[in-house]
Amino acid sequence: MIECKEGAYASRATIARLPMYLRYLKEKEAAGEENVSSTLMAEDMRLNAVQVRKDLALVSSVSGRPKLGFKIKELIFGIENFLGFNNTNDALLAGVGGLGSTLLSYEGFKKYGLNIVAAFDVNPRLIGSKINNIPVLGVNSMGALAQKLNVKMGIITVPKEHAQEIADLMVQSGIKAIWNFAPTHLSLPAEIVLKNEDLAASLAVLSQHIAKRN
Amino acid sequence: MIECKEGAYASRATIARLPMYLRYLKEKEAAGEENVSSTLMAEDMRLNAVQVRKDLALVSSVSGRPKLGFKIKELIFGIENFLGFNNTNDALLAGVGGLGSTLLSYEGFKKYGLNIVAAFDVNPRLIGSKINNIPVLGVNSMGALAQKLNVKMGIITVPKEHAQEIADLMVQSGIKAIWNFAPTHLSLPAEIVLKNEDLAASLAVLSQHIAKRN
DNA sequence: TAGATTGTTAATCGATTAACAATC
DNA sequence: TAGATTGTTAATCGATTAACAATC
Repeated sequence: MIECKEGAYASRATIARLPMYLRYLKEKEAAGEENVSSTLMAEDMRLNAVQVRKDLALVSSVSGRPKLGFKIKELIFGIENFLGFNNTNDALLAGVGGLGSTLLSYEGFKKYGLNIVAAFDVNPRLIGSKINNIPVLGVNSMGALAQKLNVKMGIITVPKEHAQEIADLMVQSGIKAIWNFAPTHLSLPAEIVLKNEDLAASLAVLSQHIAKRN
Repeated sequence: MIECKEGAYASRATIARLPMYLRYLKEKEAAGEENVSSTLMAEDMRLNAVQVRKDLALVSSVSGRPKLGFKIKELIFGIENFLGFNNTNDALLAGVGGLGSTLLSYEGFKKYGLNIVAAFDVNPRLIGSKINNIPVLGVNSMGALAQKLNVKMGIITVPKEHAQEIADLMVQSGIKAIWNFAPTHLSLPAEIVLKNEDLAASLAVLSQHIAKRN
């Protein structure tokens, strides 16, 4: 499924860096540049040049040329293709509060291949409305909709008190991967992929850095 | 500054896990439990038990007892103390749009030691108002305020087109650590700590997981 | 050609995990 | 005591970086 060079495979760390490369390359492209060297990319993004080259080698069949570097357009095509940003990923979102509606309104996701097909909430005032053209439905219709549309990804933005029950409901509905924005621990079957968007963890790393400096 | 056992130091990975432990332990405490074993913690959080024990050993001077495990209250105290959640970190935020105002309204941050003292925007309608009791000011007053209050952390939630100029302004204002929510690459002096809250990267990792399954 | 850059191999670094004696 | 659990040492795993020949 994933196009990758014979034998080799892209590590989690590499995959996480690819969107950064993509953004960087698109900026360069917009600025009218045609080629870029791994050396320059590394310098601008504070990475190691060999790491950049290794990542690029895994992802695209494009090879760079000594002295010139890589063709920006080819790299962009290769990375987008690898990440599957062409075939968008359908997802549903539960919890249309502050963060939830911000995510629903965020157009940027489409660029990264995420397509939120429906949102769910318990508030009767919200149910039946649309945000950014995405319908808000009652949670009890989640199962039917997820199965009908064969959605595999769920985004949780409900208050943390309800995160576990929503997660359970998602699993029952056939969701295979959960992106959890609620600041709480979720217990899930081992086969479900869970990604915690943990602001507390990021903050902890950042404040430790500052503390160490002083 | 950072209390840590002689010689040893907590790695970035460990620090990022600590808030998760903290949440887990507080849930246990709220449920009336007094002790918890590293084995159970690991099982519930899908981690390795040895890893949990190593992390806890680095962070707190509490030692567990065979057969009983660790005292939950002592662990909570130890972790909070280590992370410095007692002495809150002041921060300023730039960009009072959807995400920005969501973050300003998010009470949860205080628990994790983050204290947003002021927000900045260019929209005259917002300037002078307050969100969650935090004043919204014009960007041109950032420098004076940051220096007066000696703020060291900045949060960027402006549209990506303006992220670089706001980052530059923050650096000029004496900010030492930047938490960037704008989906763009920032060029900063090497001594500035930068943490990108990169939703695209998280999404990429998640969708690769799903793609691989199929 | 001379010099910059690529791509690969080997070394290093850091974090996780396995094994196990010590402890309550 | 027997059994569960801790804490440490050593092995493994994975990712990053250094070194360098090949290439344009």
